[in-house]
Amino acid sequence: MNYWLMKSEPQECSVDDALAAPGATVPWVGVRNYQARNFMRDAMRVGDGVLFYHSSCAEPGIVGMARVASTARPDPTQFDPASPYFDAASKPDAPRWWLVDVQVLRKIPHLTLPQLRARPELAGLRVLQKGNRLSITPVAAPHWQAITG
DNA sequence: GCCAACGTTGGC
DNA sequence: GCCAACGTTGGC
Repeated sequence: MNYWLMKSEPQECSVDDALAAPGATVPWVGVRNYQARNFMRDAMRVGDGVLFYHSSCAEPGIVGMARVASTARPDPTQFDPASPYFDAASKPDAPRWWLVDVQVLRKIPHLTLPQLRARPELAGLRVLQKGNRLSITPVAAPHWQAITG
């Protein structure tokens, strides 16, 4: 069992939006970074733990616990010319971008970046490191334990 | 809106 | 394969 932190812009899909979806489950569309894609396509397993993170908003931070709810499949938005995530260079017989379903299990009290940074045991958390831009990052088991109790 | 950090592109 | 230019992310 592995653990992950996954960023979502609440403007696009907040933890409440995900909770309101059928089965509290949403397809993680729109990842257009190869490292993040590889995590979903190659490393994630159904049941892996997910920290649901709000980014690019007034108070970035961890807002919920979730789980990986499917194996990887091609992200359909890459083939949709009307989608902002459309990728003309990706062909259906060789999809470039993949996604997994993410199921929100519960919200947690909002853990803001200053709150996370105040905890020395979380110093190694990728999302706290300078210059971090990756929208999906692995979370070490001790960090997961420290955050989720 | 600024800007640091990082990823991608493309000429050579 | 190098690397400069450019685009994007995302906190502040």
